[in-house]
Amino acid sequence: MKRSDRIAETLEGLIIDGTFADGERLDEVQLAGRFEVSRTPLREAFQRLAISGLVEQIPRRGVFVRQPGPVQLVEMFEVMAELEAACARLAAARISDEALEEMKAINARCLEAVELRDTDGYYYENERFHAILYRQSGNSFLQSECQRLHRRLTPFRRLQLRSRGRLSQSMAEHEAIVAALEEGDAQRAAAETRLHVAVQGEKFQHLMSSLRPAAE
Amino acid sequence: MKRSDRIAETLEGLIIDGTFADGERLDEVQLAGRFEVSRTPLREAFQRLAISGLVEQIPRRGVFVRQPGPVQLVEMFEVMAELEAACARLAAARISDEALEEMKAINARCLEAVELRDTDGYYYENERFHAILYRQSGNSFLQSECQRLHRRLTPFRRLQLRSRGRLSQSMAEHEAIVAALEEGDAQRAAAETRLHVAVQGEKFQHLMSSLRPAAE
DNA sequence: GTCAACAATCTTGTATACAAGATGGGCAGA
DNA sequence: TCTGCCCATCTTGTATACAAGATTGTTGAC
Repeated sequence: MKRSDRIAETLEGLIIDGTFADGERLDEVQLAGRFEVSRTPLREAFQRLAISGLVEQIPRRGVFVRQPGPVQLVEMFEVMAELEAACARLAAARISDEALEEMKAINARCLEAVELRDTDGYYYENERFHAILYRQSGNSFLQSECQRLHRRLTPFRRLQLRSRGRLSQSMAEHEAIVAALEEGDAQRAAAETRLHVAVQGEKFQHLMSSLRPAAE
Repeated sequence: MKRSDRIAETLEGLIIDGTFADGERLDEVQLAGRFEVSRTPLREAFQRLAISGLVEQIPRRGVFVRQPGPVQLVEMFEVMAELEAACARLAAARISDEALEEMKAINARCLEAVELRDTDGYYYENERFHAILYRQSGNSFLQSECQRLHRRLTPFRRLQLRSRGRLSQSMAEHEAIVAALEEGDAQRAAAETRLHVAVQGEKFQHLMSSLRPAAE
């Protein structure tokens, strides 16, 4: 149970970054050749991908890449918003001073990135911000569920950051979250966080509809 | 991809209902014989169980049943509470009159069950109540995530219902949820739902600690 | 007597062989 | 020429054979 793990991760990356197009069929024997293994470990990897929802296995037909459609993406962002809001709610009571300081430090670096128009730098700090939020929920199950969905939404979140004025807006939202956490105001921390993530979904949705107008 | 599906479901049931004890090793060849298949479909089933977290695969050692420990259970109930609260929040704006009526009807039947001390009957109606709540979130992704976790917590929820006076208390909580939904009060619907599920976790936790005092 | 090392055996992980279902093309009939 | 049926081929699903690592029991030495 080692080789199939690596293969699953690799394939997951290739699907997430769009190397495999939506609807494309993944050929067992071809990929087996590419990875220099037999079909067995590949099939194991396929199963994992199918459970994560990255591919669909149609019996006796094969596995096909399934990128989430616009509707499903909106739904996933909605759930992400609620999960992160839950993290914030719990973190408001549980967060350590140390983590709070770290979040502030991250926000400071984010501000620099905004001024430098450094989208990649901002992205990196943003990732850390959210990772800390998950962790400070004090609920490791919630943390891992958040990480799972977060990872799944990676490419779409990244896109959304490119939206005009989004960087500074995102920053402001981060600061509001930290402020609420510092005051221990669970209600507000949750609300601010929910808004922060929901906005991402909306921005993304807007971007999508402007990119492909009236697609199907 | 059919036989392994059925096997995975069967094994999942056997693990959830406690036929396989925590820590028990699942023998590939033995189970293959029992199901009258080769090791291949069994291994596929094992993988699925491993991803759902019901078993742990230790490389070159085998698969072992992993029942969640008390800490993890509390965490899972906490997440369940937040997910269901999210359903309620969304449902408050999206629920149909029809579904609302159905929830009221279920509560009426629940009341009967409470009076008859019919725990099983109550359990069944309770399941439907929550299923409708998930559905009425209007978010199919959220719905499936809720169903997944709900299913995982099944045996522990069931246990908790046996707690003294829990039935009528649960009923009252259901009514509060429906009332908030009817008014379209998202905030309150979420809060009531969160409480309702969180109480389940607490009741369960209490039950556990009374059953095995100072276990390890 | 106890501990350590080695070997035999068992179990998992991987490859390959085999079976069965699905698809597509070709052929025949209308 | 078009349509429908059948056969060939391809791909998946399953079984089995093979390889490699882990465990355990036995034997020998201290």
